[in-house]
Amino acid sequence: MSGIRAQQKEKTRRLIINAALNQLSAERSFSNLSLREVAKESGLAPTSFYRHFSDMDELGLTLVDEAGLTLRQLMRQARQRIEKGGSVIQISVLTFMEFIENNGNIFRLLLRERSGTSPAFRAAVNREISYFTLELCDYLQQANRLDAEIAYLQANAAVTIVFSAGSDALDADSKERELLSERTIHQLRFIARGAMELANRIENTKSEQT
Amino acid sequence: MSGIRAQQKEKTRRLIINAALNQLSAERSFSNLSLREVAKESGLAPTSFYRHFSDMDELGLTLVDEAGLTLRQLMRQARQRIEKGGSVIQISVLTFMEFIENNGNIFRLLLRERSGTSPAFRAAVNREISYFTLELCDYLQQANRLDAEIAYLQANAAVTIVFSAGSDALDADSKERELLSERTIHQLRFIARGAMELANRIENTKSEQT
DNA sequence: AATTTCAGTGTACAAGTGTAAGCTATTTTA
DNA sequence: TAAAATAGCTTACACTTGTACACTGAAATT
Repeated sequence: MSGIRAQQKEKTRRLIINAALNQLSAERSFSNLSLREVAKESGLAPTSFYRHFSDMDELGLTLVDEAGLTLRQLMRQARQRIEKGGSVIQISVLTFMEFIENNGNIFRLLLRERSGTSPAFRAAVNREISYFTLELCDYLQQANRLDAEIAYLQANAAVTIVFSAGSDALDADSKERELLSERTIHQLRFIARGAMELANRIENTKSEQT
Repeated sequence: MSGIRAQQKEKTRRLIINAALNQLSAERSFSNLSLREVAKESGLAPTSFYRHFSDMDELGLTLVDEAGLTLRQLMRQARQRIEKGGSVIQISVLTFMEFIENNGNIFRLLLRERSGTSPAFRAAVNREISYFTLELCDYLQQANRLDAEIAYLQANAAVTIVFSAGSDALDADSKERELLSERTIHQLRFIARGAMELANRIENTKSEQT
């Protein structure tokens, strides 16, 4: 049971996935990619596509998973850098901007499908982003000893701001990206500062009550 | 020169625009709308479309302008409500959520085309959003006597947060929307508070120097 | 009143789409 | 070793798409 067949199958499956990823660009979204084009780019006959995915939708969801994986790698990378010291916010933004530069098309996929026409796609992307948010939430809760709800609100706002900046970065040149990064860092500081302030106020209210 | 002809032409132009708007939905984006479908919905022969728009792109850009108009109406409405007293943040979020409920498809258009495949569309949407942001920026600068850069950062962050909440609201039921609104209000308070704090700090640094 | 302009029509075509059906060669199973 | 399973192929079909072309009748211009 060496599985020489299953092995080959997995190989061409990857071929299809990579073909699709390669066709994605600023001018080309997944939804205006046709089954035939993907098959051709993979060096396959159109109908062979069905041996691996029942649908373009199924391929698309696979790509979103793939993108989520890349996103989690990004987080790991950021965490490693942070452990070596430095401003958490600055390093996070820097790392994210690097990610955009290297994985623009994957990020575009997430951005586009998040507001796309398929409920399944939207749900899949939101799931990936919520993993991202919850990890940050845990970190904030632990590092800053924040109330759970406040930590969530901060994490959610921060992710929103960073993703939006990432979206803007896609159409920006390196000069503009620099400015964008600076501004994003400032905005994240607003949020962090505001969250701390309001968390303390609640704390004080509580102790006054006792 | 009564223009009975020009009048009729304008009429069917509106017919086309409305037909397109009517076909937009959660499951149907502008980009997967065909010229023929729009023509059919307008009660026109496919080729008659060209008498009014050279392209589906041209129609699309018109729709984005239309959406921008609606957005500015929204701002006016919010301003009126605010003048009658109440929390600025709360009223703004409330008004925006109402907008989403009544103009979901127009908002979807903006969301989708902002990350779409056409540079012209992306630019058009960003232009509309930047009007929105700059108006808020002016308001903040005047009402809170903030530094111009800080006011811009706050306005930009606020708009990002609100749009993102709007995007989530599109897939939410009324119960979830309530929660979403509350959270958004909190997040906007974080940002406002943080912006004030950091603005003051800069102010203090300046007076220490003198 | 004669001429020009033009919004809207119908027909036609080439190109692209998803996918059904059946075949082949090779691996896997019995 | 014989039989079954299956990844990939070719052919075929019914649709949809954008748009070129020629035409018509009514409005606008002269």
